[in-house]
Amino acid sequence: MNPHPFTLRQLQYAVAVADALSFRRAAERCHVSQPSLSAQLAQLEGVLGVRLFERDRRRVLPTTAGRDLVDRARRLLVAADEVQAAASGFIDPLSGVLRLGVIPTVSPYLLPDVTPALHRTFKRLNLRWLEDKTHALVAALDEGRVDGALLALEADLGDVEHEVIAIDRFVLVSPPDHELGRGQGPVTAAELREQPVLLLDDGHCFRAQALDVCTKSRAHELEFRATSLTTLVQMVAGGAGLTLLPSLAVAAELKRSKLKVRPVNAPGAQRTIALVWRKKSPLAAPLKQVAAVIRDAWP
Amino acid sequence: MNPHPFTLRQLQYAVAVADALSFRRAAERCHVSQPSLSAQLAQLEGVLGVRLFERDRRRVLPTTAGRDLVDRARRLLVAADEVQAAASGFIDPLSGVLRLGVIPTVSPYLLPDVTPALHRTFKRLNLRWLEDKTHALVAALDEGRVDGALLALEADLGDVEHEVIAIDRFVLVSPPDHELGRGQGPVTAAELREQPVLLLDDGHCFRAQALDVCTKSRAHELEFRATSLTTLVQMVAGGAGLTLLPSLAVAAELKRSKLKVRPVNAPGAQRTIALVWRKKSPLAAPLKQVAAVIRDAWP
DNA sequence: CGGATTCATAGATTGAGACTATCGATATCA
DNA sequence: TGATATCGATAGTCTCAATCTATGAATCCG
Repeated sequence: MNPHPFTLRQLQYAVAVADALSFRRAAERCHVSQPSLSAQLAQLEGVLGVRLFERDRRRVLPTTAGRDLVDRARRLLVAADEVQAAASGFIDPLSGVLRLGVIPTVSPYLLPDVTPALHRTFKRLNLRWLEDKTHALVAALDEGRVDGALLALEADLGDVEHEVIAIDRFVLVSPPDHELGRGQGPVTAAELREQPVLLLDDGHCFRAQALDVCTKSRAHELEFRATSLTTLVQMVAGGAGLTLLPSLAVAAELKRSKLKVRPVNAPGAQRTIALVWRKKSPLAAPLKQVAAVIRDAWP
Repeated sequence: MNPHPFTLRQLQYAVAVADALSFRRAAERCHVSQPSLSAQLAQLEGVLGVRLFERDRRRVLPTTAGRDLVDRARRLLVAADEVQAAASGFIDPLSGVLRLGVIPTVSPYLLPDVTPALHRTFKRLNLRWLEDKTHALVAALDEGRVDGALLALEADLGDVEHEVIAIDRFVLVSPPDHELGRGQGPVTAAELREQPVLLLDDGHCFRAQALDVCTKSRAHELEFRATSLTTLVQMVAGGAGLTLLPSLAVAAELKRSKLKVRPVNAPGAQRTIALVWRKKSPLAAPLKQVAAVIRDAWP
């Protein structure tokens, strides 16, 4: 049982330098003077016996060893934060700050209802939402920048636990005079064949899912790619083609619109919205309670 | 980027107290005075806002929060050690201390050959062997007390990576005048039926495997349980019954003995000896090299 | 060239963590 | 019952490690 040769603080400094690629800026971010940070890093390199950063006068570059160490250090610091969080969890799991990620195709339609509901239920809970695409949220989750995230389970999420919120079926949006707009009941895969469909930009998990429906139904994706569901709907209203929407978005996007909406009955035409968190996160229990409230607030 | 509220050292102290269940003994093991350790622990409890240990005058007991924290702290400290090890790995993976576990039914038959071979190949490698039963070695591996272990893959090993060393088939040992001793070629499951067999003590993975062979072949386990393969063989020589041995042990155990040995041709009558290590261990690469040397030295 | 910016070095300051000595409470045993 | 040993907590002191400011040496840019 010997004392540890390095400190958590030294690891924080190393991570900060790797992020900032500059000793001075890293020192600022850590709220210490640049010489203090230099000294600690030198000491860390000393006890490890490896040079972690190549300091050219012009720039700072992590060595192979440095990259590896910073990677490990990140995970270590997340684990250390979790020790802290776990302890707080024993005091009161549902007070303090809870940082949650949410994808753009859910956020604007769900949060207006969910946020007040959560606030009513957990008075002392201070929620911070981060809106981004799935892959960015998964990274943020892994690095401990958020405690959980509202995502579609159909995307690639890595090693997480989850609690399902709702199944969100897809609908077809078409101009009222379009042949598919005039039909009754759910749209079938056969009806979609050869139809021109507008989709979201790359990186949205809803794009991937909608594209999958199109491929399986032999529908055609049009060239144009929208950055939001609102844009998609406006394009359809302008007669540019058809589009798919998650049911969640229908109420907000099609209020006072004359566009026709029909559920889609084709393979893969739905998504499973869930609250996910890191495996073994100490916040699992409170997050499940949060998930229950979100589920109740689902439109 | 705020500085961490606690230190690795404080976590070490907490783990030491949980292990020793005494402040004084924990302090000894950490090579500090008891008041220093008390102070650090009090501070840790302070920043976490939770009492970690109930100090009755008669004994020290971890609270629920304490148990949870110590658990996390253990994993954290293993990860911290691995940062250190990873750094060493960048200097010279095959120098310095390598701590390996090995099970008792392998150790005495393999190490006499393997140790010199490893020493010849990796001159600067300082090997430390820990002999224990599988479950103890798995725990030691998980807690970072050993870097790897020589085990039978048939046992329950948890989340590890491995490199196979050899398949070790089982043989039947019988007195020369026994009916099975007079047979030729491999012993079949049918021949074993109703035969009296001597096995090892509980906890040996070889006991579990040999028992499995007996069950499937309808052989009978005798009451007596030996603590070593040597004892088993002596019992057979004394006419107490038959026994199974791994091939590995045959040369050493049956030198100058008149007992009869026949390979066993029955389901499950073999074990896969492998070198295993923690998933993502930084020592994976050097351990593979070590495994290769052990494989070459296998009799 | 002159000024700005980079990381490293030097020397002073302070505070965290270590030590020894001791207290108060409890368990053990004569 | 009283003596003694043992436990963790407390008090007071000391020391060194981590910080700071000031400055140096090397590079980049106008």
